[in-house]
Amino acid sequence: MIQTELKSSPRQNHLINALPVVEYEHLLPLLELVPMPLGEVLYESGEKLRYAYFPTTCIVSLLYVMENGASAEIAMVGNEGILGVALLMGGETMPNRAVVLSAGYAYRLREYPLLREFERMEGNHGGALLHILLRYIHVLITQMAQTVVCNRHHSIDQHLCRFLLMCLDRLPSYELNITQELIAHMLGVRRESITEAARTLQIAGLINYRRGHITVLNRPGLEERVCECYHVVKKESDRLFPEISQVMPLRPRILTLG
Amino acid sequence: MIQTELKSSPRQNHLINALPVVEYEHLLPLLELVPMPLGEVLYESGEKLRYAYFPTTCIVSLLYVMENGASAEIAMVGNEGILGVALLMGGETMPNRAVVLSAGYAYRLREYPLLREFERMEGNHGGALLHILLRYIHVLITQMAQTVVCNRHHSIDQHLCRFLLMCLDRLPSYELNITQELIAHMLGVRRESITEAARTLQIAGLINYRRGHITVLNRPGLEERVCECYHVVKKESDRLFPEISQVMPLRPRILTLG
DNA sequence: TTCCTTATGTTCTGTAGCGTACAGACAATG
DNA sequence: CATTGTCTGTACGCTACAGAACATAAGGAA
Repeated sequence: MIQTELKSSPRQNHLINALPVVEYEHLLPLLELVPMPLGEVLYESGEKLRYAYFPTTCIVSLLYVMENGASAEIAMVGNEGILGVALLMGGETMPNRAVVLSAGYAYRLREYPLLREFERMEGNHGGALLHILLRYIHVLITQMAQTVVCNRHHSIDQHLCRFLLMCLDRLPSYELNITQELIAHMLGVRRESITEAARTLQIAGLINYRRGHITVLNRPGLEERVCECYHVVKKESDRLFPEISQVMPLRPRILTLG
Repeated sequence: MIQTELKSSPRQNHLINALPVVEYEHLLPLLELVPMPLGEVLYESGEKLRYAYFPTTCIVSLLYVMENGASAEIAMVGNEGILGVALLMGGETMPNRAVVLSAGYAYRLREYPLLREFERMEGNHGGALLHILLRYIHVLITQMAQTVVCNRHHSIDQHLCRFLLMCLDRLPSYELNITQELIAHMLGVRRESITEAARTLQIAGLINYRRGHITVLNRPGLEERVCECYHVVKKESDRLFPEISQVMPLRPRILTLG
């Protein structure tokens, strides 16, 4: 069954896939496959991290929730990254929430084995994982930086385009299972604004949607309409992980995932 | 002369100050004191980093400048941090600009010796610098995350309060030498909006200003008015660098710098 | 099928902040 | 002093988006 194949390899995560064989094999027995249902909260703000997660087919949002309940997405992490960089940095907790935005799977790693891996590396046994994670942190910082800019200067329409493209980059199909309500929550805007923006995109023939389901019909069209923020992050990501940028040609147009 | 004293020790930078004596003494001969005049551009977007900077008495802004010239501040770095974390992460360049926001001094370190320091550490000679920098990256990420939130949800008034408080945290006095125009550029808003916000604060008796010069009269007042974003970052910073949070009682009320 | 929940659509009003234009005020400089 | 450039103040129409209240429709459950 294709689904089983899809969820069964840690190498679907680009960071893990970038590991040399020796380090990969050392890490493998420590990884545990876990399902990631929509809406699951991996870390609560201020909560001590117990696992790091390497998403394979899911997408996770880092979200700040304000005292009054309003929220904003800080960053989006899928199979290109890792959740729990605070473990590497020694922070233990972060003042934001990690919540599953698109259901799927991830491999998780207990805090303790992860830290032991770093110790091993500092002892000069390679250090590939450390360096890969540092490069990923660079990409993450870039993503956050552009989110700052985007939140300041760009319209909701552009923001939505960026959001959709970022989801596409992390999924194996052109279909997203997500409500406008949830998107609004992520972008920190009203649901009505998303409704309107989505309708604009649908009229332009770029997407098609119905009740919690969005199909992207014309990705190049989205890329034309999106603000520079998306491209800056994409470019930086491709620059730092060149081997990955060729991995996802994404030919199949329709292939629903779970 | 007090000025000379003030600018003369690398330990004025909190990260350097947190180093154990052995590592500090090893780093010392590699550090070069440089003046940081207002407006100086340390790194241009996409430009290869040649130095890392440890500010002592200056403040530097990480700024993204859009294609159309509009801009937004990504993060602010002063004596609590370091510029050039991309060197550690292996990114070499960043898609944003680093520009001096408040004149002063910094110690700089060539790219090459810095990387050699890291190699030394991975060879298990301590690693204090590496771990300190990782903790700082955590704080930096937190700062950026809150800037995302602030840009999305908070008013220009609150944003200005946050900006002023962040400057105060990095300076030895309650006086800032900065024009409204420059603040507007940093926050990514119109100059007129800053004029109005500043006037509001002045009427409330919190600040006093004249042509490129702002005096904070009532810091607690600003702290009451600022959004939670400021406090979240401050708290996280104090948590990760507890020794530092007691360093700056900042008793002297008026003590102009440069 | 019918019902009921959940998702989306519509509309109205209020307002923060933008763009633009220009006026006044301070400070350096010749 | 007078001039000039740099800051700061004021004003006004305009737009994007918030807040709120309610209408409709899709689709799963009974």
